[in-house]
Amino acid sequence: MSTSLLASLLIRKLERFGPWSSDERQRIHDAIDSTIRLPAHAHLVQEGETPDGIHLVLEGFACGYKLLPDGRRQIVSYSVPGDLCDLRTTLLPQMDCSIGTISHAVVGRLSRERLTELTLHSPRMARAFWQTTLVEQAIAREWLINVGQRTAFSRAAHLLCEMFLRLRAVGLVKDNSCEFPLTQTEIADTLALSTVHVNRTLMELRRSGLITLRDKHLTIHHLPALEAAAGFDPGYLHLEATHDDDVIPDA
Amino acid sequence: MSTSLLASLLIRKLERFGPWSSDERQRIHDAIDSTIRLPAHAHLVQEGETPDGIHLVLEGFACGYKLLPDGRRQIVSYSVPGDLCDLRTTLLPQMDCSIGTISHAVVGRLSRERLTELTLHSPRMARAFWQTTLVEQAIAREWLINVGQRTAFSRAAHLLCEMFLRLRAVGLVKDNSCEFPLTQTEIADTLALSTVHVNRTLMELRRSGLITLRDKHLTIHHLPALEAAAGFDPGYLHLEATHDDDVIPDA
DNA sequence: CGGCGACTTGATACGTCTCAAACTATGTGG
DNA sequence: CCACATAGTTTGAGACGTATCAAGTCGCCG
Repeated sequence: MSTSLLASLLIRKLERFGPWSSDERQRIHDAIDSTIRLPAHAHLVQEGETPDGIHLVLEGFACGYKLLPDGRRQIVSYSVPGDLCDLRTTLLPQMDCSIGTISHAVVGRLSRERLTELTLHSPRMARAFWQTTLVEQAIAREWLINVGQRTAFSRAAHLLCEMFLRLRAVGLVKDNSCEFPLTQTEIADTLALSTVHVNRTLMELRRSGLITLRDKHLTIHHLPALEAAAGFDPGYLHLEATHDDDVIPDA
Repeated sequence: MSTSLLASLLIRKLERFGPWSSDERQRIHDAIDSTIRLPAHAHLVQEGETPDGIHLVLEGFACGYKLLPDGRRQIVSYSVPGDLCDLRTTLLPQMDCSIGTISHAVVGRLSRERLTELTLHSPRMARAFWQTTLVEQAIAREWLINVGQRTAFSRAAHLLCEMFLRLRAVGLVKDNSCEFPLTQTEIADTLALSTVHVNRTLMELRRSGLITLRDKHLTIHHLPALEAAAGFDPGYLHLEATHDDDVIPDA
């Protein structure tokens, strides 16, 4: 995995709401430090830490989560390829949640210092980073609605819709299918349900013919139907402005 | 309510993580359009709209919420004096939730265009706005944990702790007491509980001697005890960097 | 072959919801 | 100034969605 692919994924994401100059692109490129290969269920950042680098997911999934004193865990975000998973440490003194991998993952590392310089010298880049934070915020709020208001069935359907669209936006969906490496325990910690109930709910989704989910692979047979079951409205993902006609260029 | 007070509240908030130049302060001051007085339960912004101004709460409470097709409502954020309630429209094409007032409120209006100019010309200001978004995001994630993992009792206690600390940070707490204009229905829509259960939970909080809540006025008798009951850790509010030794200057 | 993580299934318990109704405070028009 | 409407709070009883506990299956890897 070269830094070129890393750069193109990131630039693609940041340019979502407006193109950059070649100088700005070069600067992002230069901020890239290295690439790390991680196994599944590895720790990337611990709650309370102030890491000296920002991480960009290139392959695989990462998640943000918080552990409660009684051992319960709430997953508060997922990062798929193209997502920055701990951007907030650029500006906030310390992480307010931990970051870990879900599947085997490849992660790019960006120097926090250089990123800070960038945002201080290019307001357009500062705005682009701010924008990705705003989208993350919109997703967090939709999750709150999901956990707060929807039944287990809709909740699960909603998560599947969101992940499917996010993966599609980065070219990782083929024939209505995508990799989906979450265990039922991880889905449970995301949706605030017990593992047992997630299992029953997934079986119900399967029985209803909306999805196939096995061997870490998700197929959505009829997206509009699943969206209807979920009460899903994709607006909050703010994907419509994406240049999703582009194909991710080769490294 | 003069624009001076508006400006000082806002600047105080934005300078939380680093002071500005007098030129930057002046520019913010100049971005202020007007001041609006609103009754309780008024609409400020509707989901899907792209308003041409950003709103800053000066007095009273506002909230962000989303309505579901079946009539359920989830409140996803509160704005107290000093908070910008719809900053995201500076960068995102449309609001992904509605904004309304809780109590009678006074709201300042900032020109969206001017604000955009500001963030394009001063990277430091762009970063300051980004930072407030990051804090909002941290709050949204804590709410997700609250609704997802905690019992009704802890959940309610947690909300009270958060609002109390946020109000204290802007000088609105006196003798462990503050205005707390939320109805039980609004608390229910925040915590994803039924009104009936919120009522019973509040009674339990009162019976346990932790709080007094009546006539839209909250007193926390022993904050550490309430925090313990809530499993509350104030880190996510990122208030520690606040210049909370300052008093809000008069208009 | 044994062990372990993930998934599946059944039975029971419990937290919270829903429905229903009474009560209180506030404001309004006659 | 009273009669009434309205919004908010309080209380009771029963229903329901989901949690918990328990146990068993399957596949994979050492």
